[in-house]
Amino acid sequence: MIAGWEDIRAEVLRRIRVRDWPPGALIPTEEALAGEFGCARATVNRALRDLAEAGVLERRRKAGTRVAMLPVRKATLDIPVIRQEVEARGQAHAFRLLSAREEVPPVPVASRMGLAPGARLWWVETLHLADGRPFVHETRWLNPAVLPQPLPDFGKVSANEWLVAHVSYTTGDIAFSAEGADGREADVLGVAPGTALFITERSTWTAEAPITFVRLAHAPGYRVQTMV
Amino acid sequence: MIAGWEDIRAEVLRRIRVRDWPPGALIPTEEALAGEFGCARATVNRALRDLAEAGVLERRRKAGTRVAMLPVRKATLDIPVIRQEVEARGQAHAFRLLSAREEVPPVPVASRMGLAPGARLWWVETLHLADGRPFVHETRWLNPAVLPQPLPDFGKVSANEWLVAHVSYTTGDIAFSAEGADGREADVLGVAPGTALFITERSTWTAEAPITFVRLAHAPGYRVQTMV
DNA sequence: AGTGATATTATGTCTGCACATAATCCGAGC
DNA sequence: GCTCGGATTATGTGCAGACATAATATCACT
Repeated sequence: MIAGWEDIRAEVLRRIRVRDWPPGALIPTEEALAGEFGCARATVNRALRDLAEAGVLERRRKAGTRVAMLPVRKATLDIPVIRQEVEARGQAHAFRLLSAREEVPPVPVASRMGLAPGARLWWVETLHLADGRPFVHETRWLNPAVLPQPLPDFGKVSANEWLVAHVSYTTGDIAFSAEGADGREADVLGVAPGTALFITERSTWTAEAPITFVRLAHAPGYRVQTMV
Repeated sequence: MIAGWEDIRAEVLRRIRVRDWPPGALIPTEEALAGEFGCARATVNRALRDLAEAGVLERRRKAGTRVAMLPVRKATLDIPVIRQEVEARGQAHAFRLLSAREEVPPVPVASRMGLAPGARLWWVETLHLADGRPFVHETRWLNPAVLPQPLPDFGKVSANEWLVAHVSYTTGDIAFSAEGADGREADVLGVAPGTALFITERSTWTAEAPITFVRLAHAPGYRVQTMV
């Protein structure tokens, strides 16, 4: 019996799929499974922990392990740098800096970044191109107080890439939504105003201070896709 | 030094953040770190493996472990059942079955499901309501060949929930996009045609056969959000 | 019946060791 | 200089045993 932890995970998953162990059911203990599969408990633990992380199992000390009742499936998506995203489609990436200036952000942006109204930020507007055609319109607020100085020329270096290269790993959140193109977006992306656009909004933080808030308005046809 | 694997992970992450170990740098071997932290190699392995899964580190046998150059950040999002999603907002969930019949799917759907053109499927159209207001328009193709019979009355049980409860854990893929509302969607959701809608498309498979393909057209204002 | 201390139990984590595996390094041979 | 193949090495995985932790179960006592 060649039982690596992945084999055990597969077997457990199989039993769940064929409803040997239906949703909500308590499955045998790690010790019992280790006995059955003829391996160490640690190996079973590895397999079950992995399934629990994927949302298939729910584990609690002493209570045991049960099959998740409502499988809140977890999809993981990669958030690549825009250049990589374009190149992964086999297209050539380029970008144009449309504007960059110091400015006081509108109140909703300031509040979303957790800043007092009136704080001065950098505003950078970029259009990314795939094979010369508009791909995504990037509007970004940067907090100069927490960035390494001096800021580079964002006409030469994409703000997107400069940040991941020069600002250390951070936390943040991402939101996806759909909005009709406003006048500026329609103009820049070359679509009719009101056209449905896929919007990504991301804010990034160090431990304490906000670093950047970016809004990406993707050209029509853009999809975010992932396997589950 | 009370060093559990989470402490080690935190310390490694700290060193990356303060650029002790800048992007691309090779970090010490597991053995060296184990010596430094005064713990077993397995414990260091656990910590580093976790960071690698998160996309912060890249590990290769013999080559060693290095800090990811371009941090392809991985966001994980939960895909709950629609009822849970509505209730999580503190709203009351209800749904209305708009139509359910046997039908031959259009070619794009059949091909996306990997079925020969002409296969007969079930077509179910549902409107989900949050506090009585349109929330999402669900159009779903079901493959009766692989479903437990008899199919229930989808006017009483939401197809969404019946599937997660009665069809075992499966694989599939999800795609998000933005589209203008077509006539039917505009009508059902009570918006103007062409309004930007957030679209979720999901296909689900057993090991071999397609189970269902569903398209969710969300009412304006819908967002998918996640922390990174 | 209710309540609180205690025993029990399943998972969580760690150790120390071993061998497997993959990738690089490096030298022999051409 | 080049290629091929073996030595080296860092990570991947496994095992047996141990203790920690959290949650449940039980039982004595009020």
